Amino acid sequence: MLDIKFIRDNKDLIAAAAKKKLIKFNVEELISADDKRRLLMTSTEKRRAEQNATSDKITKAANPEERAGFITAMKIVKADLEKEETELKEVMTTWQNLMLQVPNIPDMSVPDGQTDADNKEVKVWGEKPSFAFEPKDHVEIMTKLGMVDFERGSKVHGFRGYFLTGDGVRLCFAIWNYALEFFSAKNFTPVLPPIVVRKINLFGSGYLPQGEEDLYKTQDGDYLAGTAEVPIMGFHADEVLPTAELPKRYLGFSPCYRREAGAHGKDIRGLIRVNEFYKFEQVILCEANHETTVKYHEEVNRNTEEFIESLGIPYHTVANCGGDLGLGQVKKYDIELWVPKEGKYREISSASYFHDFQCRRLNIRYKDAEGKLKYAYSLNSTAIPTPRILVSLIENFQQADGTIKLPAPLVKYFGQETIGGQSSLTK
RNA sequence: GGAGACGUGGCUGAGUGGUCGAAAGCGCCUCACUGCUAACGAGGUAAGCCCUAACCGGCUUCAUGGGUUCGAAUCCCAUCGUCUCCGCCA
Repeated sequence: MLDIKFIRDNKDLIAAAAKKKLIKFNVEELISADDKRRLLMTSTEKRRAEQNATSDKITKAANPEERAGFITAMKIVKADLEKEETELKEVMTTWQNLMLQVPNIPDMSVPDGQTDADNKEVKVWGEKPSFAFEPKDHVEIMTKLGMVDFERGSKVHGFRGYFLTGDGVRLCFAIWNYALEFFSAKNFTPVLPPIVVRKINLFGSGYLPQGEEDLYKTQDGDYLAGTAEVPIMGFHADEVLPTAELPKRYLGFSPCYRREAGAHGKDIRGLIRVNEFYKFEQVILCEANHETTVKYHEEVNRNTEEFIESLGIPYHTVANCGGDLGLGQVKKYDIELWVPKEGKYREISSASYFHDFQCRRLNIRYKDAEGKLKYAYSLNSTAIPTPRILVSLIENFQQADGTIKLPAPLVKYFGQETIGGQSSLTK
């Protein structure tokens, strides 16, 4: 959600934003609805003022006759008022609907483009492994090592179902423990949030009304969030935060549920695209300042890069193009890890900032130095998702004998250097 | 699942038809006091929208939406939310 005044003053920017983001939105329609809204508001307010004034006279009337006269006069005003208020209500409904569709303005540095194919590479790190043998994909390696069971996953869950088993589970726990320690050292407060959430939280964080079909829903009308960002953003909804407490830095960990409704037939093999997974997520609320939010945005993205670098997995970072940005996002970086068998990079992380787009919807405010209430700025980034990270991790570190050599930081948490072979814990 | 209570400003909390945007307290701000700080004292302090260069002014908001009324925080209905007790269950 944006400020209507800002929209009126910058309608060209909004139109350009919609165009850049490939979002269908007609600013003029909103402006004309707003013109109507203003006109009706002014006139109903005038009538109300009259009503209030007369009401006051009724209270202070000198005698019953005078009083009765005022009441009769008011009955007439009331009829007009009711008619106008009905009209105003209709206009307001249209107006609010349009307001929810206004795209946030992408940053100047966001590249033009239609799809993720147009994203701009901004960083490349690491050396892609060259194998002296024919590398296998993660499905084959993990299945052979008893780390995953897709067949029974489909039997139990259905399409995109999987079981992690044995060392697959131990490896996840090792990553989680390492991630918790790694990101905690960067001054985040860890949070285990509820992931079954009220609808309002999805509106607040910008996943609704547009993303309905990708969300699981309960019979009570609640939703399963696709990311811990949703409950964590809801955490401070309707609050006025003490300025001294900003920035708020949270590291969420939660299961994530995504229907992948628009992705039929896409990534049907393996752990790349699944309906439920686990994710550490960085969320920051900060003061309403562009430089500040950009600083944190670079930081959270860099945190994840550092984490990946510590594991030694080759990656690149892309600046997402306009067409690949969500309604509320100002700018987004994706980090993509090298997947040897596919011979391409696959997304592992997404870092975006929103200015006050989310906090306006969620009503998260703070008092600035002048004592004025302001909407906070929000930003978030994946810290690390499992099991998707396993795809690159395992494929990059596979050995000729079918075992997996773990990167150094994970050894401590996993308890051994290699998965598979003689010493394997897998049973 | 059954029964009940409740929803008021940044917070606590009073208010059962007009004098209520709302007592009181806390918090916060300013001033005074003090060697300094604290305490005490005096004053101030809701948000959003419209109008305005600004001041002034106007409107809305007591969970939300409807209704009754000339007039609603207050009465009625619905919805949402919170809490308590009983039952069931991890």
